[in-house]
Amino acid sequence: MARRSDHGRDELKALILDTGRQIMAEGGYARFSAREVAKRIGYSVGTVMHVFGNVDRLVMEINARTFRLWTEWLEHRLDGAKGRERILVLVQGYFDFAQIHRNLWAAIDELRVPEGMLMETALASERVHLTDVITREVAAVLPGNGRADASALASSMIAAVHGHCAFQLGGTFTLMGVEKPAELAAARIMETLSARGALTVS
Amino acid sequence: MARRSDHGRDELKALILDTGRQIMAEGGYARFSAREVAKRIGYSVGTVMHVFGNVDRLVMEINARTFRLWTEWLEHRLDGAKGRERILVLVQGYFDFAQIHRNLWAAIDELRVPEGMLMETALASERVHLTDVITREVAAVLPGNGRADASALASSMIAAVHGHCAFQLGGTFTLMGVEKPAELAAARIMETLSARGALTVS
DNA sequence: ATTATTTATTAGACAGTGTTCGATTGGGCT
DNA sequence: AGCCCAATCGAACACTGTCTAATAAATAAT
Repeated sequence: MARRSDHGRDELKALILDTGRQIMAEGGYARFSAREVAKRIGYSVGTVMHVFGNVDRLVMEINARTFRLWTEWLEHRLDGAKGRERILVLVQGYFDFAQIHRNLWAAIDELRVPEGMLMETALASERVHLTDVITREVAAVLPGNGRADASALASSMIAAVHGHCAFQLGGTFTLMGVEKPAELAAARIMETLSARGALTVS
Repeated sequence: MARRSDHGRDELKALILDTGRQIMAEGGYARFSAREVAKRIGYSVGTVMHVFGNVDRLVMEINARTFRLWTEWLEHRLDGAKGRERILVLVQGYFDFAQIHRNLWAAIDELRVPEGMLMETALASERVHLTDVITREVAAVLPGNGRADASALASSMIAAVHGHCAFQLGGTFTLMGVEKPAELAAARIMETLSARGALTVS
């Protein structure tokens, strides 16, 4: 039985989050459970529920962390890249991150927020932040007259790349006999940019 | 207690499938369970397990049916459409079907087949059949010299549209402030085809 | 210093889930 | 009529998330 003085409230919350993240990374959504988290940290399930309200909110916070890590990871990869290369880094980065952090990435996909429950803005903002980074890069390569809808365009491109990645990691592409998903995704993105006169060799 | 003479084996299998499909359509993956199926048809859980082996295989068969319905639905929609219109019908059809059969569509996405378990070819073939229809349409609009990789290209385009649809129904696009997902998806597809010299006004 | 109050934590219950298995029970065959 | 195989059941098992009453502990008040 854990004593109340073992961890402060914030400390305990961080401990649950760290442990939950680890369990998710190890075994994915299928093997994740609030009870497993409780067991590992030496507290009871009730305490975990008391801190996070319900298990979905815990997963949401784990996912928010994944988005933050993802964003930082992409920014780091962008270092030194220029022009067309930056776009390719983003596309390949999407795939690489998903492959490296397979289970954490899948957890984002697999969490279905129930009807009535709305996602806290603090958690949603991490996802939006990642989107903003990509929008910034898309806007940067677009010719001046095409930057107005850079946001919608970036969202659309993210969706396209996401589709490729989901099909790859979910086995759908294997079923279809597709060999190099990242290259296909990159080709689609380049077509979209070319259509707007971006990155064309002048 | 159901008598053995109530339904033949194939008849019983069909009954379970129909009922399962209905439960899935009504309440989605979240409210679906083998026990609920058993309750509704008046058999015990054991019988359902006996017929399908495990619950994942039951869901797989439900999904296979959804793919068949989806394919027929698309083929019917294609009737009378010509050229460029046929491609737009396919893109819009993807979205419309997902929206009309929200829960059935989501069930395809939400089923995660466990590592060791491979999908029976009979079930996978329904998905492949849908892919084939789209490949056929893509190949038809491509200029002769570009039809070699029509299959990979079609798969890539399906992935792109799927990404848009998943973001739409999963709420991600709402978070991003995206308004008209189907139009964005259609625009991406048209860019890809235009890049290959397809459907351009000559 | 002792009491009272608030709050964290727990254990246990509840209603679910998928899966397994021994015990029945029914229908077809000899 | 008896036999045998397969279908069906019901109960058990190990899980799940969620809730609640009781308990323990830290803090506040006297």
